[in-house]
Amino acid sequence: MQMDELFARLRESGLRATRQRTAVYGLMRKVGGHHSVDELVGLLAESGEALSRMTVYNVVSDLTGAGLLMQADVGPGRALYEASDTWHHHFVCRSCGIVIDVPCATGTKPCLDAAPELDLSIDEAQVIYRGLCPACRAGADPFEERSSERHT
Amino acid sequence: MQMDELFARLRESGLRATRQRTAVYGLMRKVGGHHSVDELVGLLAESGEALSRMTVYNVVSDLTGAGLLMQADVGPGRALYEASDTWHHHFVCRSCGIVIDVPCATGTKPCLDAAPELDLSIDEAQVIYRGLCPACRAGADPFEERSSERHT
DNA sequence: CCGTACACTTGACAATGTAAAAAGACGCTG
DNA sequence: CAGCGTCTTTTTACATTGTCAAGTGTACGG
Repeated sequence: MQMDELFARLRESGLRATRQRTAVYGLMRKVGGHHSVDELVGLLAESGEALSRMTVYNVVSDLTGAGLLMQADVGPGRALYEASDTWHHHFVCRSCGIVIDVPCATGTKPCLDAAPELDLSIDEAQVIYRGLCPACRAGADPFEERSSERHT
Repeated sequence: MQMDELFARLRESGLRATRQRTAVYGLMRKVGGHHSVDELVGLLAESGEALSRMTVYNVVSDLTGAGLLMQADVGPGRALYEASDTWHHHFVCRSCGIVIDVPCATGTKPCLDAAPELDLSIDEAQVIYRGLCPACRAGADPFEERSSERHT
């Protein structure tokens, strides 16, 4: 995606097109995948954009509010962001923590409805699947060290 | 639920029936609802059981693993626990943060299946609905600005 | 009743997210 | 293109949540 297009998308969403926002959004479109805020800070630093942690929190919050990014809560204290074109869900491996995209039947949000008698205005339904990924199931010996890695 | 029954349930799950575990589980059965670890520490202190925060983390983790409690991740850094008899989901209000139970169609887990081609061993599918609760919708500003109001 | 394995406590620590205020930059307007 | 208002970024400090490790205590099988 060209710089001009990044600018345009931000402006269309009512956001000022700042260097920091285009850097974050451009990086997300380029590398893909799920990333925590700290990972983004690191990736941006490597690419020559040294942004403060607070700024990245602000930017991903703004971009998520504008619909340019998706936020996925895959566990306590584990919020991941990704550039989203289609709505989907996430599988989290209980053993290694890897996050895998799971397609959503409808592709739009909200994709599920709750009981109508509750009278809730639902704009989003996010599904978190938990279990074992193929790799962990194959090598599923319980003596394997517990991994705290933050896979993407 | 009687003390004897609490003991029995713990033993059946392969857990030692300690004073702390019966206290936590008994309290959860008694008061119901969703509670964070810190809330539990406070409630237990009021009822005369001064347990350390670490202990409560351990206990709820053990009880969740044994299937006696449910864990609900309703946001970054917001893990709630509740005594569960039937599997269900949760609605979280974007404005006030209230958590409301949403019945699950099947009542057992996993209640949803992901794409079979991904070859995942899913044992649980947790749905988080987000939107506005009736109270916040009623008192909400009707002018619905699409702004990214970070302040105010 | 004893011993051992499991559980609890304590204190420090890591990770994640938030608050407030000052400095800086975007972009509208003339 | 320059000025200015407003939004954005930065900095610093802090709150909250969850974890690690070592030592003490206790449940429960023998």
